[in-house]
Amino acid sequence: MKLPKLLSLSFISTRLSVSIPLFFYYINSLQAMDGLQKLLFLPFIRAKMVRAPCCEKAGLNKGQWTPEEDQILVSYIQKYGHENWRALPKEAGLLRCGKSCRLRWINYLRPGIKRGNFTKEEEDAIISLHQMLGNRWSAIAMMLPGRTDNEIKNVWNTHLKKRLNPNQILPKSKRRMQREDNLNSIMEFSSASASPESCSDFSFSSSESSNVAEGDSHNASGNDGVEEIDESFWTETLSMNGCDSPLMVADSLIEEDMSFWLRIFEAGELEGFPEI
DNA sequence: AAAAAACGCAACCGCGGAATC
DNA sequence: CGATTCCGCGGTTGCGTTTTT
Repeated sequence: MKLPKLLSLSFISTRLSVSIPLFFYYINSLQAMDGLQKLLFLPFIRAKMVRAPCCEKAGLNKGQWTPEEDQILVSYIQKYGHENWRALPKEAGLLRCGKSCRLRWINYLRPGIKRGNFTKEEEDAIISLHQMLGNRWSAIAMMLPGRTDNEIKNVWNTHLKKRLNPNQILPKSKRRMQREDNLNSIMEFSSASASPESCSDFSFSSSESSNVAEGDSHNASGNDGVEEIDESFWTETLSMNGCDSPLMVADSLIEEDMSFWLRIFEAGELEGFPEI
């Protein structure tokens, strides 16, 4: 004979395990719990208290922004600013996650964004800066007023990289095929390795695996041997060298190319070169 | 003219660091 | 001091558009 679901042990225990700790939690009597109670209930309470995902997937819009959404976001930020991205969409009445709002504002809606094609000068500046900084797009974007890191990253990946080294770049679809092939090889290798020990050296993160699969010789930070340098060092040193605006930096860079940077390095070696 | 391939860009995702509790 | 939360960054993907076959 089948018991009604409400009377089943699993149903009751599930409900109790969640509702009892939550009861203690919600009436704010956690401190009144004795050691055994805490021991028993804290894991459940913690499980309920864990950080919610960035977008509670249900009910939030994804994909392209509509003009109406743009308008709401812009007028809200103009009125109240963006102190708290996470709270912003709720307060503004947008069905978006905070991250999505931030990205839309930073990359598209904020004042001063330069639209349209990159000039030859801008492209040259990106190439030179990339030689120095590697894939630190936000640092590069600081040197190019009106351009966003995302835009620069896109230009680099779609145009400039090819221009510099056309032979190494495969068409996107072929890259994907190659990546899938390589990932399949990895999966086959992993499943063939029976013991956990033998697999332990073969745990790829998604980005690592795609780098490997694409035959990308860049290291993890994408800097190709360029050492990490604190951003504040650049800001200070550039202003020391009489470049008080990012545009001047870019201009100097184009005019004087590497010799400009060599001078900065030399100056940086003398004092205040940051610890790595 | 139609299908396939390539391109370009906006947006998403996951991670790491800083701030706060 | 550890746990939690938030933000920003870089890598990656999805998809509309353009070009090629």
